[in-house]
Amino acid sequence: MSLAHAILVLLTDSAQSGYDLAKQFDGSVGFFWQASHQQIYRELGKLEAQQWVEVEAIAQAGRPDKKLYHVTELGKQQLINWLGQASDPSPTREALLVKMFSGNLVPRDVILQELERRRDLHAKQLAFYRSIEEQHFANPQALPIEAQFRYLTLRKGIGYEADWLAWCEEAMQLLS
Amino acid sequence: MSLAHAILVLLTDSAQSGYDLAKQFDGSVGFFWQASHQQIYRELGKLEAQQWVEVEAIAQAGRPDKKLYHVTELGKQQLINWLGQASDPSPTREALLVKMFSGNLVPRDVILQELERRRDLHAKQLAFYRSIEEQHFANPQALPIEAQFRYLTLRKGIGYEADWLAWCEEAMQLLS
DNA sequence: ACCCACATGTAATGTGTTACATGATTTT
DNA sequence: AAAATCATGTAACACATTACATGTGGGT
Repeated sequence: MSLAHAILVLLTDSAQSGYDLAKQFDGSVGFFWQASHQQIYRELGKLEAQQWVEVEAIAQAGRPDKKLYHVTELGKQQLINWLGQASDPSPTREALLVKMFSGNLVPRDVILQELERRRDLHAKQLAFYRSIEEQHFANPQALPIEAQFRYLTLRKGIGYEADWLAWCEEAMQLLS
Repeated sequence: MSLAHAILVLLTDSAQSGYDLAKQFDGSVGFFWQASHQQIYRELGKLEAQQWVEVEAIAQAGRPDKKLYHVTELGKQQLINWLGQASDPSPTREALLVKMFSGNLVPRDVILQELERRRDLHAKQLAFYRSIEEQHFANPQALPIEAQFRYLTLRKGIGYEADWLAWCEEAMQLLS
């Protein structure tokens, strides 16, 4: 039930097309919620049928119409209602940890190489988040409230990557 | 494709029934891979058809036969092969962070309460992991290699919960 | 000439969740 | 007497992934 709400969140921010939404899910929002363009188009269809969003067709020369989606009043109420509900931690499915569980079945190097690869991935992502932090959120206390919320999602991303990075290093050290 | 391999990992450890597997997925392994009993039974059927596992029926008085699943040689090869493959970070879908994105649509208290609730949940889980750590992994360097791998999965759990806890506290502080 | 960005979709398959179903034994 | 644990499953539905499909305009 939550892709629907994630879309509402983004459309509340600004009316946009499925294509634009897909790009956002691929970028910033993608850290905590991923969705493919196929999922998004399907969900938009449902949202429209329920009248949580409505479409404004924008004619374009040569190309198919751009469908600009707006949140309706009903949609906004649904979103606010959802925001008030409790949300439990999301289930995790982390293949690398399953592999660690049986790590002794393969040569040590196989695991160490994989840990190194993952360490680099997380280090890179962490550096990326940190650069955003420096550029846009130099003084968190001084930010307007909406920006504080955005800042906090970024902070979670930073914590997440930093934790993975630290763990990879600890694991590599213990195993070598 | 990974529930199959997670099951193989557990069956390599010890032959067991679908019911027993479900309990493990609900407990220790459940931190990094969840699966319901229905998923497990379905997957076991597929694994048997592919001859990655085989069944030993254990007759029981009054109850239906207990089906004890063993990994076959083919299954073991498939598992080892999978262990050698790279695994990318798993996609995240964290509703609370989506909510944070639009936190300004509801009164501050709604968000603060939810953060408090989550903080308590993560603190509790962290305490649980730490107690396991103290009881079973007092001296990591001295552990045999299989136990070191298990220890590392626990360490990731600890890092994960600690990061959530710290983030909840940071968020509560910034927003109040 | 080829690839990338724009813009939207259908179809098929795979994975995950929820509800329902059965029936014995053990614990409260 | 009621509830929980043992033990296995079917069925329906919801959600996610992958492949395929179409067509324009701009850059290399």
